[in-house]
Amino acid sequence: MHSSPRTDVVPAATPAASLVFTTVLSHGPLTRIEIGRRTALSPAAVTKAVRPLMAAGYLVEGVDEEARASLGRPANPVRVDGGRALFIGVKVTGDEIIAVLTDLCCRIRVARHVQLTARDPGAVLASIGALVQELLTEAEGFGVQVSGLGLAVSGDVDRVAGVVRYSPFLDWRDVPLAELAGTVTGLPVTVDNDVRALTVAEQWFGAGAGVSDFALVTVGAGIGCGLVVHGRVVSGAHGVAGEIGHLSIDPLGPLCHCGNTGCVEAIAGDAAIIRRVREVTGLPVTDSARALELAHQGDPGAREVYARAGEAIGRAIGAVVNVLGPERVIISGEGLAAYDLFAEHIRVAFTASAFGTAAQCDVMTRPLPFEEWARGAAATAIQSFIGIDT
Amino acid sequence: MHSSPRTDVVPAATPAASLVFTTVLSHGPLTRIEIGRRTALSPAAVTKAVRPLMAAGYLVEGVDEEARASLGRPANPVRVDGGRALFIGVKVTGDEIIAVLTDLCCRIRVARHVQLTARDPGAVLASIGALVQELLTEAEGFGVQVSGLGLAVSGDVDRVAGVVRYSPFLDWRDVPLAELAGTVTGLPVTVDNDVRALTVAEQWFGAGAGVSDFALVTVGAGIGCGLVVHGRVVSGAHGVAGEIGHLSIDPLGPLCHCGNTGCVEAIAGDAAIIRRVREVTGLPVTDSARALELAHQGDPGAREVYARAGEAIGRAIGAVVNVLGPERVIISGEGLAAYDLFAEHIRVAFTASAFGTAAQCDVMTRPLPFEEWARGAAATAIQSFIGIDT
DNA sequence: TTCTTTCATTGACAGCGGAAAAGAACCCCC
DNA sequence: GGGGGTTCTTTTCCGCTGTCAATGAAAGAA
Repeated sequence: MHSSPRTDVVPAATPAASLVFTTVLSHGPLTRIEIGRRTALSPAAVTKAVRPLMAAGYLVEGVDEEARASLGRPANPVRVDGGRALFIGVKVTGDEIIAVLTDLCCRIRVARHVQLTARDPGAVLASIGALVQELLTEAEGFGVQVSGLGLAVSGDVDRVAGVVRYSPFLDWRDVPLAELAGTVTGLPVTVDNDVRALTVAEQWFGAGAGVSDFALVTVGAGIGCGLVVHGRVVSGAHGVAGEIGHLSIDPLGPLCHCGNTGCVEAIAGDAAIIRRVREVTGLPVTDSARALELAHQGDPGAREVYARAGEAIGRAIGAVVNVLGPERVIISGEGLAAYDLFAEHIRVAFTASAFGTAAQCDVMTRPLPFEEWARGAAATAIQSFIGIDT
Repeated sequence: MHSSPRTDVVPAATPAASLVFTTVLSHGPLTRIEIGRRTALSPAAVTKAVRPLMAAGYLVEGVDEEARASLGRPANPVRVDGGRALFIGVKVTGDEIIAVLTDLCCRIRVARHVQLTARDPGAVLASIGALVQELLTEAEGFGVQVSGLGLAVSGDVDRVAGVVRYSPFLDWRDVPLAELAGTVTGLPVTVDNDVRALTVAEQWFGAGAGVSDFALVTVGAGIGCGLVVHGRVVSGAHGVAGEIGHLSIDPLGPLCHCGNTGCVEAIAGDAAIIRRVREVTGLPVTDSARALELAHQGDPGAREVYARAGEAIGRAIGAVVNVLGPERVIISGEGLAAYDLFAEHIRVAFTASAFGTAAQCDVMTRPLPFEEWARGAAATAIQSFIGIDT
């Protein structure tokens, strides 16, 4: 059973409607007055923007019965009806594809993943197609159609063009992924860089909601960073931004695959940690779990490795904070499993390297379930659905 | 003779008018069609925006007689009449005040500077007042009134509030400079951080015109950086941004006054270079000119100091480029006098540290006359005059 | 019951910007 | 030298958006 390409009703026709919708989407149930306050729109404009959105079923009158505090006519909060539309988000890594089915509020309904055997665009596309088909079938159970597909790929991705310019892990160059996936799945497709996609999810549905300047640092196989400046995700003039994994922290540090020395990733990336733990302990450590275990068991050598990794991450965050002065830094990623091991070192290194009032920046952590990357992809699809291009 | 505070006609009432005006201001004479193309406005809208601006004398029909190339009705380019309004820009350093009188196109008409004997707000304000008065007298000769005063101060400055939160060089805290200077001079006052002010000038009237993402690196006593992202100057959530002088490049590097080690400024700042040249050569070098002279004479030790400084700057630029992926980096500052000594090292270090396509970033230099900082202040005053707050 | 308070909506209205067509100013060419 | 072609500019009309001010609605308080 194939779903054919169709154009759903775009909820937000006017700028005001778009603004209202995204505000409600990010900040839970809100009264119309409150929406007006936050968007700097008049109450009348809010009413007029809300009506068609409610008529189309995207917004519903809230059931927020409790907060009955003061005098006057009771407020009638409005919220997004998550069940009104579904989206599929797919994260493509070098050896796995993770897909989630989310609702309009980007809550995950179903998650799936499959191993990837080949990395050429054809094979990957086939896997994506199969996985999406599965989720489309699942979606039928909800009685709502799927309104968009988001794909997250690491590397240099041109979201507007829908093209993967260059992905080192997949060894792709100039693959028109959006178009290809569109013909395979029959869905409107949005393609974006994985870190940026995750940043979008955080900006709209996470710890970045309502914050106009923040950084999202991902710790794992690589060390990445998504940036939001002036309320917008930074893409970089050449498609690359937030590459803190290749900030060179120490001229005498280990050689990085990028050719430089002392890169953060060459100190704090998964592979670097594993290799270094092996060197230090002399044990045949081959995966993060084992390295982590050793450190948790108290092996001083392993602990030292994590300490140095924490220091490197802390200094990288310091660099970002010195350059951009964000309001908040969110640390996330699979590497967070080792957070207890390097938290203090991150903090110390960050505090030492942050200059002046920039150090007031709020540094926090967020757990990152493995489907979260795919959820980020879904968030980009939701953006496109609402009519936000960048 | 005191000029009393007055509200001049704000040229740009509507967003479209503001857009048109700033476009013409930055990009010389433009035909209406071209303005429409650049602003994504319809020709009709351009005409309607231009008319009142011409009526008020801010725009004039260009005299661009030559470029008569093709068929059809000849184009009638429009440009800003610089002589329509004057502005004063003042840069306050620890020991000097530089002031310029500029026209609406931010061309310098008169420049003055005085030494500063005391740094307390009262004394500085008196000097500013005297200098502004001088320039106001000069301005009478042009037959146009001065429409705004811009003040540039290093440190943490809250432009919107007009308050200098903290300036280390002046040892000021929470000085409401805009208000104070307003009462002294009777002019509308804009206060901003010096690097940001310079960045504004570059964005509107310099190498940043038309570039939505760029960085301006200033090399001199300190190493600073102004950033423009998404077409807007970055201020940082806590008033601090672009602090690349305190990126730590080398854990084993020299101690910096900020308490950290291996800061760019501790390697490539004027004071650091002078001290290091003295150490290396054993000569009693006390100023930049002498250090520069030694290096230019071929002293290997001194040359090595500049080489290391260049490397530090190049790596700092690499960090900025990796984090933000700007389209262009403009290197400027008094330290550019030594550019021949470290240009190659900057280039090499930058190329090595920039990751992926970010390295495509266009790195260029711009001379920085001593009045340029004050011109930046004038540019902020022009912004305020037009009705742009941030 | 009536008043007060707060939230929400309505209808009139101003104004911005767009589409399309007309006007204007040149060159070219027959 | 008068069309014809081309390009820039303006005009006219019109839709649409968001504001203003007044009205309506839903409570608790007096």
